[in-house]
Amino acid sequence: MADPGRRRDRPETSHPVDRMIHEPARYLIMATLYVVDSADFLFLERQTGLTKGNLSSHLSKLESAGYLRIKKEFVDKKPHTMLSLTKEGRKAFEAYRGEMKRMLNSLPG
Amino acid sequence: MADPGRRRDRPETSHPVDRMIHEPARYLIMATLYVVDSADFLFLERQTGLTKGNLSSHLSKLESAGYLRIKKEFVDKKPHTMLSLTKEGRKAFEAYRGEMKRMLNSLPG
DNA sequence: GTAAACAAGTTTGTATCGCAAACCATATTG
DNA sequence: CAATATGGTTTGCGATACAAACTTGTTTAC
Repeated sequence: MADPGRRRDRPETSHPVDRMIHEPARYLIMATLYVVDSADFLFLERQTGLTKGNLSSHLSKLESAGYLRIKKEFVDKKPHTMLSLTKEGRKAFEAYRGEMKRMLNSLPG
Repeated sequence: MADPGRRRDRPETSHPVDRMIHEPARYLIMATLYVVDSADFLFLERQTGLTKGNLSSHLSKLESAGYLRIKKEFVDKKPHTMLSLTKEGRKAFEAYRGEMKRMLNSLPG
């Protein structure tokens, strides 16, 4: 319960790194889409090595973040899912890479 | 319930990135200790901007991973905690930075 | 024609994580 | 002695990442 007399730690100073992209599986997805511009689910599955389940849920997250577009259609009576980065997604990806490079280079070695 | 007839996804191919270091708070801690060689708790608190609570738990994790040594002593009748990377921790940190740089540079831009 | 297998994903279960808040032990100060 | 400070550790909990299970429809075997 609240004890007004006690000192608190200050809240954590928010870290600049974009966690959405920092997650390696999602970085892989975004990096792939960044270069190919658009790809389907199965291509991404092979390229990233992710399982269908995890790929699916990461894609949904990237979509909620506004970083990617999911387009579902039927091809040969089978579901077919096409993915591509949004403009915002491309920008975020570039920003992430820039920050990471700065960070990694801000140390001798 | 096991259903032997059903196809399973293959297990996720393990990702090369060291999650222990990938976590930004821990990267910060390790980067600091990498350059100063040894520091106390309060110095790290100021340098990293982490709260005592989170700093404490990240330090414990780094210790369990074998990446850092925690030396507790009393100075002026007060607890004093000295931290430093182990040889293994330094190597892991260097390896992480190398892999990250490769990854970030393996894309045009 | 119907049972079994396949295809392309989605949903669920769960252990772990990262963070903030609460707590603790000792020391000092009013 | 009660309150406050110091230097941390522990607890509570919502969010996460992954694997396993499920779903919806299609094709193949018999």
